[in-house]
Amino acid sequence: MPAAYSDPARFPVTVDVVALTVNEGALHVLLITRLIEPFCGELALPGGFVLPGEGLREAAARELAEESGVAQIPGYLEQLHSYGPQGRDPRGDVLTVAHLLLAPNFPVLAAGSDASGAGWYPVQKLLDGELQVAFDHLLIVSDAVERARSKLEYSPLGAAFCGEEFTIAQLRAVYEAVWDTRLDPRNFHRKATGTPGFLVDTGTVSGGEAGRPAALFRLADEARFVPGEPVRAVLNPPLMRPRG
Amino acid sequence: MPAAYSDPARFPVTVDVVALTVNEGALHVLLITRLIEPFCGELALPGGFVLPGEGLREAAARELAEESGVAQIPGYLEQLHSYGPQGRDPRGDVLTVAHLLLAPNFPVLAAGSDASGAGWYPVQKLLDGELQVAFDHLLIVSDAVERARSKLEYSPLGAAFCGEEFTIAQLRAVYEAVWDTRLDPRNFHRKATGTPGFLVDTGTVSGGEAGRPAALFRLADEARFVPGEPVRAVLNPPLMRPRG
DNA sequence: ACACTTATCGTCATATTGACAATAAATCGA
DNA sequence: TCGATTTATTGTCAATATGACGATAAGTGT
Repeated sequence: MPAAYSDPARFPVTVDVVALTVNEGALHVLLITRLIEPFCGELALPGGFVLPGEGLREAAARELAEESGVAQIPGYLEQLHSYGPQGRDPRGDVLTVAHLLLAPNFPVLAAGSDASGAGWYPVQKLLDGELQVAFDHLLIVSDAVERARSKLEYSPLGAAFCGEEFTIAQLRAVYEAVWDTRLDPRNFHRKATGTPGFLVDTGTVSGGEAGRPAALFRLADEARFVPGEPVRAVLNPPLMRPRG
Repeated sequence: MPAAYSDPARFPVTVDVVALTVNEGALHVLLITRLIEPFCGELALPGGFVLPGEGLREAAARELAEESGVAQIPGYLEQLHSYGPQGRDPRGDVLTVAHLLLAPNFPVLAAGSDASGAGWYPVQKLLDGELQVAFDHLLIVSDAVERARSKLEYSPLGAAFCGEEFTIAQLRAVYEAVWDTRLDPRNFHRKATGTPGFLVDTGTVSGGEAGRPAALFRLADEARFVPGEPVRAVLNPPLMRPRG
C-alpha cells in the first residue's frame, strides 16, 4: 500500500546550479567555497534549500544570485536533473534539483574573509580530479557538461555564452571550448551562416582586434530562447561534434 | 539569508511515470483511475510518494509496478523532469519527479470494482483534449512525448518499444507512431541497417505474416541500454524526423 | 499458378560535410 | 608607408547522406 497523503514522508529539497561559461577558450564552472559543515572550506556548486512558496526555477535563480553576488543573472537557465534523496548528504536524505546555466562570463563576488566567495573554475580540472568538489557535485557537473555539449549540437544555445551580438569566430570559440575540439573555421562559418533561422547579420562589424574585422550577428527571432519555454532545434540537420 | 539546515522546509515528494508504448500503430500512455481525492475517479499517471530510504528511480519503478500490477517492468526507464512544488496539488506543495518509460506493450491489471485499474490510452486523445488527466499530468505527458520523439532521433531507444528481437518494419512502425509521420520503408531500412553499431542481424526471420518474411535484428552491444547509464548516441548522423 | 503483400536491394538527383585553396581587410612592426 | 601577419570570408571538390522511387525477392491466400 502506498503512503497515504495524510502521512507522506517529507524531504528537504535543494536546488543546485551548474553555471557554465567560456573563459580564455576553456569551459568554466561557477563554484563557491563552503563556510559551513559539512564540507566546510571545500568547493561546491551554488545552491540551497527551496523555500515554501517558491518554484524550482525561481529558487535556482535566487540561490545563484545570492551566492554569486549578482542581482540579474544573464544567460540561459534550465532544469538539469534531480538527484537523491539517498546517500548524497551526510546529514541525511536531501533531494536536489540541479539546474544548468549557460552564460557569458560575468564577474562574481570574489571571496572576502567572511563571505563564501564565488569563482570560475576550469571544468577540466574537476573532471581530471585536480579539483575536488563537495557532495555528489562532480557527478552533477559531469551531467551538466554532457547536457551542454549535446545542446550545442541542435539548439542555438551556443549563443547563450555570448553577448547579444557576436562574431562567428566567437561562437566557434564557444563550441570549441564546450566540445573541447577544434573546428574548421570555414566549415563552421558556412554552417552557422547557412542555417536558416539561426543568425542574422546586424550589419555592423567588430573592430580593434588583429585581422580582418568580423561581421556581428545576433540570434534570429526564431532562435531566441525565452525563460521557461523549451529551446527550438534550429540547427537542422544538427551540427554534430566530431567523433573520435 | 538562506534557510539553515537546522530548519529547512520539507516537501512531500512524489514520482510519476509516463509509460509509453506503441499499440496498433499509435502511441499509448499508461493511466490509472484515481480512487481517492483529489481528482477521484479521474485519470492520472501512475505514481506516488517517495518513501524514506528510497532512490527516485527505485520509487518510480516501485510505483509503476504496484499500480500496473506488473512485477517486472520491461523497457527503458529514465528520469524526465521535476515539477513543482507550487500550484500542482490542491492539498498543498508537492514536488514530483516525473519519469519516462519506453516499453513494449505489456498487459496491465485492468480495473476491478475495488482496484484502481490501469490501462493504455492513446496519447493523441490526451493531447487533443478528448481525454482529461488530473493535476498537471497533461503537461508532463506532453514533455514526455517530446522527449521520446527527440530520443528516437539519435539514440537506439526506438528498440525499447520492441521486444528483444524485431524486424526493421516493426522498428519503423515505432518511429511512425512516436513521430506521427510516415517514413519511407526503403530509406528507413537503409539507415537502420547501414548505421554501424546499431543493429545486428540475428540470422533468423519472422514468419507467419503476409508478405516476404523479414530478417530479425537485435540491438548491437554498443547500442544496448543498461539501467542507470546514459544512452549512447548511436545514430550518427541522427535520423531526423521530417520537418513539415 | 496467380494475385497480393511485405521485405530488400538499387538508382539517381540533391543536400550536407570535411578538407583545404584563395582572397579580403584589418593590425603590427620596421 | 610598406610589407608581414592575422583573421574573416568565399570558393572548390570529393566523399557521404538523404529523399524519391523503380525493381526484385519471397512469402501468404485463393
